[in-house]
Parts: sequence; structure tokens; C-alpha cells
Amino acid sequence: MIAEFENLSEDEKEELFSRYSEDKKETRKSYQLPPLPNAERGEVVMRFAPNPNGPPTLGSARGIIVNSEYARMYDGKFILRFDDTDPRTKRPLLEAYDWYLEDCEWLNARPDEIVYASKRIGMYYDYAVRLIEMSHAYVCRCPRDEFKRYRDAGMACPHRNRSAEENLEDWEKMLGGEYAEGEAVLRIKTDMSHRDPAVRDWVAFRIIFSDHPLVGDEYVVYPTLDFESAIEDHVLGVTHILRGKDLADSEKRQRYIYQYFGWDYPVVRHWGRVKIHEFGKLSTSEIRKKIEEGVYAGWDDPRLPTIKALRRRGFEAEAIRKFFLSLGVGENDVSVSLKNLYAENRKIVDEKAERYFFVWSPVRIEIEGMEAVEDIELPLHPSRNIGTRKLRGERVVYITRDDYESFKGREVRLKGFCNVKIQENGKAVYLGDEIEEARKGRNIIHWLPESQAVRCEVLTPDGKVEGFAESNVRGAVNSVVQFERYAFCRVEEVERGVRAVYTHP
RNA sequence: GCUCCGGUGGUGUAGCCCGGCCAAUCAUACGGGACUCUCGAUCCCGUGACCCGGGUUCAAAUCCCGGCCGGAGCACCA
Repeated sequence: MIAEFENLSEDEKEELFSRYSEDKKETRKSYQLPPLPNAERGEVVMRFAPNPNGPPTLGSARGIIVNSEYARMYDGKFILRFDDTDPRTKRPLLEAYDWYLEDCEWLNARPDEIVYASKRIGMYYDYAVRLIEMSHAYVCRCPRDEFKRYRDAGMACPHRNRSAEENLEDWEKMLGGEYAEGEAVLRIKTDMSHRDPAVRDWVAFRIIFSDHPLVGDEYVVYPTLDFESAIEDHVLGVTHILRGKDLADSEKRQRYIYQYFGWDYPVVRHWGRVKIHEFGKLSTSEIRKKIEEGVYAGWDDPRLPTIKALRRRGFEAEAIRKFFLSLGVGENDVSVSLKNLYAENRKIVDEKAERYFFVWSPVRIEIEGMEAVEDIELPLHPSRNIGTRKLRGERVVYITRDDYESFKGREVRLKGFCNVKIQENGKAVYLGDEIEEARKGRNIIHWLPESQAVRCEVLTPDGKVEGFAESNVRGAVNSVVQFERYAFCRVEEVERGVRAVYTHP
């Protein structure tokens, strides 16, 4: 059987291997999302609705991936909707709109439709008017604190029972800029004795005298998320809503609107909070501040949990997808290590990453007793036949300080080159080239010839690591390579020295 | 405090709706071994969990009650 296999041509072997690994992938790939209740093939409409006040982060990725995955599962539609209706407290960033588009695309979740809430404020006004006319909404002129007292007491405020005409009039005044910020809001009538105070007559529109990055100073009355989202989900025909449980109460509020208009509320499911060990709690606004302070170099700083940063680090979209699909859509909070993402990514990247040497904290070593310079060829990949790279076996080489310290006085194999005995004084004694001479085990180390060592810095999540890389990496710009015995890294710059970004071990 | 929601190995997850086939799935992590001119990959093997207490039942991870723990919301933020 084995002999039979050996007799096959390389191509045939390749084919067998790939067929075998394909099968394995298929079974392993089963991060199946649970079925959606009430979902019909071709009818499902999902949406992801971020506020673009910064670039998408790992947190956003979950929303993008899970929603788009369900849309795909049911052959449905995936909508990207910008809930950008607060130009002050959660002010959108103009560039961020495009960042979301880019990252969705990159995550293999291209939206079938894109909606900008701020461009549809006029439409929300129409629905507001209808609610006022039906006496399901009213303009409330209570100061915030005063209303809070009514709410806590479960009592109607003085404005609650005014006529539709009066309310319409006040509404017009709001729109006309006759009221200052805080002087009037439009509230949806719910139930002042609702057991959950958060549901009692919630605010649908408020006055904000601030220009909006996308629509300028066209409006002074902006809808709140609950109103905007309620209307949009219906207008867009959203069938299923999947989002974080921080928005769980929204459903209770929004249902009133659906009831007043006689609409059906979409199926809602919430997932718990995700905490990633490696990234502390970083809010978008905190990151923004630290970028401005110069703590981070930008939104794609490798230390950040933004999609931009992960992409720069060389993560594959598919790995990120699998990572989130593996978390499922449970309502319990998860606290997960990035190691899981690393593992997913490694599976993809290992078979295509070219291998190179990177010597961090280099120590210069002179090899004594070596006869002549040798030309050495090393494979670009340990198991796949994708070519070789050339190194010169010279008398002067660099090895890392770690190896120097731990192998001092002992024999090691310079991978692909020769065996030496490391001396205490920064020198080494040549022992021969034969691999057989080298002890099997953990004594094969990587190295670099002085003449082919180029300065290299690696940006890691914990800071910068400096050393030398072999000049051959110049051919690997913009790709993920494995610096042997170090980590996978994405090479992003090769002029004037090499700069790479750490992906993962 | 009030209102919701959750608690399966170190971590994440399946199972829970419709009790038995669950001495509980898969992944990751960890430990051991094989292979390898990388500390990567691959291949074996192994460790390890149903929050606690009652109840219902012939039978409970699954149903009910109570407790404990955790989270979210209680904004003119999203």
C-alpha cells in the first residue's frame, strides 16, 4: 500500500493529499449557526446597524459576520445601516462610513443594501406626525429631571394629555427651531406604570443644534436610536434582528410603535458581551482619545482591536469569521482568548506562508575553522514545494541572544548550514556540515550571514522588536511569512530596512 | 434599588424547547509521545465540566421552586 503510494507521481500525490485535507476541512468547518426561528429560504432580511463613530472593531465584526452569515444561510438579504442620528454625543466620523464598507467587504460580508439613517430623517418625521395625529406621541416640555420624577412615580406629566392639534403645533415649533435644546422632546406614549421604568414614555426625537457630518445643518430635530431603528426595521422589511444584549430593552420600547401602526415585530435574538483577554476594555471614544494623544499611532495600530489593525497584522477574514461563528449566538457573556483566533488563522496561513529567518536581539558570531563560503539553499516552505531561498554560509553570522545564552558552550546546528560549538567569547568553532553530525533534538537554530542581514523591526502588540532579517524577505512584501522560531508576521515595508507586523505565534 | 437575561471541563461551544440512546459533543488550551534541518505544521494518547439545594419522575444537564454568582438596561448615547 505504502509502496504503491510512493510510486505515484508528485501530481497524483498532491491530489490525494489535497482531497484528503479537503474532507477534513469540511468536517471541521462545521461551525453551524443554529437555525433561525420563523425563517424561510429567500425571505430572510438581516441587518447590521452600527454608528460610524470610529472604525469597525472586533465587536462590530461579530455583528457583521453573524448577521451576514444568517442572510447567506437562508439565501436572504444583508443590510448595512448606519444608525448615525446623534451628531453630538456619538458623533459620526466621516471617514468611518467608508471604513465600514471596506471592512464588510473584506470580511466577506458585502451588504446587499446600504442605508444612512441621517439621510432619511425626513421620513422619520412623517411617521412621527402620524403618531402624533393618533395621539400616540406628544411633545413634552418638561425639563429632564422633572420628567424623571414623573416617570419614577409612574405619573403622567402635564403634557401627556394635550390634544393632537396642540402637539402638532409644538412639533412644528421644534422643527422650526423655536425651542432651544432640552426645551422640548417628542415622546412615545407607552404606559406610565409599566413595570420597567425604562419603557415609560420614551424619547423619540430631541433637539440638537449641531451640524451633522453627513447632512450638515439640515436638521435640528434628530430621532433617537429606538425610533429610527423601529421605523427602519419595518421599512426595510427586516425579519430577524441579532444584536448585543445591551439593546435588549429596545424591543420593549419599540414594540409600542409596531403596535400603533399594526406592524409585526421582527424576531429578535440577543447575544452576550464578548470580552477578549488580550484587549482590555477599550471603547471607541477612548481609543480615539489615545490616538489623539499619540499613545497609538493610528486606528490600525497593531495593539488595537480594530479590523483595520487585524488586517494589517495579516489575519485572514475567514479566520475571523470562524472565530465568531464558533462563539455562537448564546445570551451568556463570553470571555475568550485571542489564541482561538490565532489557531484559526494558523490553519489557513501555515500552508502558504513562506519561511524566513529573523534574528531578534542579534549577537555577532565568528566561526573559526571554516574553510570557504558556501552557497546554501533553503526551502521557502517545509512541506510544500514553492521554491527556495539562497543564503551565504559565511564566517560571520548573527544568532539571537536567547540562543547564544542557552547554547553557550554547546554544539548547535545552524539550520541548513553547518554545525558549530558556541564559545563563551562570541565565537564559535566549526564542526562540519553534515546534518547527521548534529544531535537530533532541539539544537537546530536559525541564523543570518552578516552580508545578508538587513535591519528589521517587528511591530507587536507588546511593542517593537528589533533585529535583522534575511534580505530575501524583500520578495515577500505585503504577505504573511513565518519568521522561523519566532512567529507569523506580515511584511509591510522593505525599503530602508524591513518592517513587519506581528500576526501570532 | 428596580427591570430583564444568563450560569456545561482553564477557555469557548453542542445538548436544554420535545426528560431516558449524555459515565455529555467539538474546538482551543494544557500534559505525554511520534515525526520534522523552525519553538510552526502534522499524527497518536491523555487530563478535564452539567453553580448549589430542594421538588416532580421509574428516569433530570434537560422540567419546577429557592439560593448563590455573573451580566445588561434603568440617557434628550448608540
